[in-house]
Amino acid sequence: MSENLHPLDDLNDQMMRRRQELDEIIARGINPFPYSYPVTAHAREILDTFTDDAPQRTVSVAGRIMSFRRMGKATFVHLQDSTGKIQLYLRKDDVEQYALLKLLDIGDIIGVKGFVFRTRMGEISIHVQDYELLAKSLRPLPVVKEKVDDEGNKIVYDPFKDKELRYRKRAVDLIVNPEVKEVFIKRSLLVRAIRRFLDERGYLEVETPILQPLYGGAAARPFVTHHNALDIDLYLRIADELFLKRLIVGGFEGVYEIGKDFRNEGMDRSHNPEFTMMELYVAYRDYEWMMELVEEMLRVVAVEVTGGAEVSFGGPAISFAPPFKRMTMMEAIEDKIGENLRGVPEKRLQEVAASLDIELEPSMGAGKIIDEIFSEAVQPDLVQPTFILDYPLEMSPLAKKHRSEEGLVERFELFVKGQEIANAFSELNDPLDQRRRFEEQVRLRARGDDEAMAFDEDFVEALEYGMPPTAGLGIGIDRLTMLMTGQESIRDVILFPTMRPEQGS
RNA sequence: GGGGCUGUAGCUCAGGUGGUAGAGCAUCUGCCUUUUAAGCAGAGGGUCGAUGGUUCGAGUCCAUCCAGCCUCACCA
Repeated sequence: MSENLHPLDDLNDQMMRRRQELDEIIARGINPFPYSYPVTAHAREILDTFTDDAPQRTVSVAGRIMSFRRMGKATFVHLQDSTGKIQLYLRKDDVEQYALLKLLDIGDIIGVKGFVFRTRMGEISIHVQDYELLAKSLRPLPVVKEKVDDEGNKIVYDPFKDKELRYRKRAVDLIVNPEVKEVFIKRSLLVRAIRRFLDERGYLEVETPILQPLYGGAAARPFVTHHNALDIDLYLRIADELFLKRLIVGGFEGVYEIGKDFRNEGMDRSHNPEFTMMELYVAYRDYEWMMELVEEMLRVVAVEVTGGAEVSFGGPAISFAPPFKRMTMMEAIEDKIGENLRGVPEKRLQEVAASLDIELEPSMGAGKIIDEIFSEAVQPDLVQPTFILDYPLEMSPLAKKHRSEEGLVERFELFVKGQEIANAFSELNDPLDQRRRFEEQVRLRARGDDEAMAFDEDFVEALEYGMPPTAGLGIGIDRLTMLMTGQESIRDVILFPTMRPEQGS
């Protein structure tokens, strides 16, 4: 393909016309893509601060043309900047470049200078005295029209709502669906709130390898890639855990990382192959202490992102005001099915599972079966923030044995709206026990569990140097964002969710 | 991976029982100097997701494939 990648005859009539306009603009000696514009104000702030009796205010704003109402010798335009939309009023008598308007389109970026006033119909607008094209748009946008009804509700006509297109063409989505932008602004607020919360407590933000020779720290299938120079396969990390704990061995007393993990699993409303995880490890603390930290952190985040500890998006209000409800896993199951499964033989567990219509794999041990029963029977009912604690040992190979309960580990997960939001434990720091746990994982793998962890000899070696007692925590940032912004799909809190490539591209 | 639904103009959608496509908005032309889903008059625009098949003839029927959504399974 040596010729033009986008031959003109491939363009539709609207794109053809915009290119002709571009040529015409250039022919008039105007640079359709100039270098800067002195912006002095933004839409939101102009609308918020306008008063009818104040003296006229002159502003320069820049943004994208979202609509035209051309009336011959006067034109109304809605200009959208990063903060919102504001109406422009251009009169032939007042604007030298009025004729150039004919060559502008919805989607073009312009800068305008003028004074703020209120129109006869009551809309705060800018009476433009001077304007400049800042970037010509060559592709038609999905046109969204909206109006505000008598009750103040915004009605949107012909919304750009095709989810596939919205995710694939996120730039367009952000332009025409302003509420999308809001979600991602809140996501940023949320991450910032967490970071500030942890920084204030003196924990150090670090970065650990994404490319790893051996993956670990969670039960999941990994992505594999290849390093050419070393000629070795590397895995994309499924968790940060084992590297962060090496840092605790190294003498840091509190470290955290916010970054992407990658799991080669199915995708659905709450799973994207790459997702953002926050992991925190604090020396000399245990999971009891960590529960209190999580309570306080989520309260702060909720206030920061939503304005209050009570979060509601149509459904039942979720309260992030501490303390959260706490139950052991066994209590939660007993509450639900009326039977305490503590120390119950595997045979009986299988019967209970069967009575709940839970399908079991032959590779599942007692602990895994209990977890299945919990996920199936209890988890969906955990709407308000609830800590579930003390998990079966065999499904938590990195967690420390419970100080008083045989066969359990000191681990908790936090559930909200039936979803796991946080996972934490008193970290296993006994290298001999860790070795045995890894060996058990190897046996599970042999039994057919392809999510069982690999034996990380180097990690055990690090523990052998001595790791202080430590509390560890992982929080799924995407899911937390879903909770705090009322989104139902993880794809609505990830700017560019994983998509199958389009055909032919 | 299983099941259900969907894919027609730039956007949102109509298109009984098969006869090569329509609407609103957007676009273009004309009129209109405080309009606002501006208005009025006219016009252009589509390899109907892809490929095969049945048929004189397929957006419409059949098969396969591609993509998306929902749902179940697995996982955070």
